[in-house]
Amino acid sequence: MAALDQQREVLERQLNDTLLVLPNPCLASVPKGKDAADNVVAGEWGVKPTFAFTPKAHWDLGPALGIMDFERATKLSGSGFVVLRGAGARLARALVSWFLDTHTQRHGYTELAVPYLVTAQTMQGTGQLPKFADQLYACKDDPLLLIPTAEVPVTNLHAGEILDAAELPVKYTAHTPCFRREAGAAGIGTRGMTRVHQFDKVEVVWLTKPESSYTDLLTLRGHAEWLLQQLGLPYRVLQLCTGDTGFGSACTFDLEVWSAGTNNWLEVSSCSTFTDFQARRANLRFRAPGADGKPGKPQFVHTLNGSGLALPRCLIAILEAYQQADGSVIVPEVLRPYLGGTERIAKL
RNA sequence: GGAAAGGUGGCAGAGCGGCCGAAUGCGGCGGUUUCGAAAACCGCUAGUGUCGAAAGGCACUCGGGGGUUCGAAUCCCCCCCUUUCCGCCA
Repeated sequence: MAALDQQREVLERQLNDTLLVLPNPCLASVPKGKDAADNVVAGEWGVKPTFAFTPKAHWDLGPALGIMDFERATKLSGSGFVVLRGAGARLARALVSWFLDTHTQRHGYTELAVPYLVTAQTMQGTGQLPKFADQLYACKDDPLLLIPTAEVPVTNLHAGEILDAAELPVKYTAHTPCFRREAGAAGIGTRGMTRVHQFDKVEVVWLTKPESSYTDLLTLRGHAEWLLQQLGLPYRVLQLCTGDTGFGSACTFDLEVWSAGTNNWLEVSSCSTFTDFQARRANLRFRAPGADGKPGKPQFVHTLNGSGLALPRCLIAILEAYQQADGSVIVPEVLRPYLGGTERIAKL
């Protein structure tokens, strides 16, 4: 008997290990495709700015304005980091504040301030582990990992709990730094602050009912799009094909903002429904009343998340889109109240 | 994480074993010229440490650290950084 128990334990562990590396299947509506080339442009908003001069890339504009310092950041931490200074640092802070205020005041989210270090189990709850261990920063002497996105602590907040159906949807927003090893990042698309090991992001997360999760995803996406629209930044919506959809996602829309200095689209948000994939791992359930009025059986919630938005690429897009011939940058109107009324960033 | 090319004075850029602390161009500074300016022409112009009242001297520095050599910016090894291609992502 004991031997059988032991055998069962081993087999269960093997089964579990296998299940943990299985991806979430995509929704039927997701276009079939092999890789990013097969993604579908689902919409485009705004008009790309035109210039009477040759627009510069942010890695020229930022340092010239004295608001971005790549060289000293490298001195402090190696490649893949940036120091924001003066108006640059304040602009980043303004974006974070305005994003959070918009989500909480206009879109009904509850703001969270969460730990940046989490356990391996928490990482497993949202699917970062075991598959993406090599992308995470780990602590040497403690079993804690630095979060690669606020999605991890926020989605796991109610792990193991059974929520009341009446509470759903639970909508959270949080600002955190995100730490990513980006093993091997180099080349085009990585210059300047396009991709760094540490960046700030405001995330939005929903815990919702299965029957509404897809339309909720579209609502969530709309919240992220609203920010770009208010900033006056042209963007497009990409529906990822099956081959490009992430490990745990069942359906993902990317928002890509226009980089006027490099003539490129930059991903600033990725909005996904994980259906019950994360909920199963994190044991995240809700209970609805049964047909007979008695409490029903617990069911897994559906989890959604999206960036709203990632900071560095918003900064890039703002600097490049609003640059002037003299190298100064006009501040988008919605941010001015957060910058003490400043209308223009110029070299001091 | 893989592959390639690179890192030289404020900037650009040559030099690839001794003639190199380093051509040339731009910029900067001073001068000639001019009523003044521009242009042109002439001269000066790397950094740090240290000594000196100053003029100037000395030492170290061609991404960093080792090595080869009588001698290294130049050759070899390791590391860091930058750019580009692949991959992965916000």
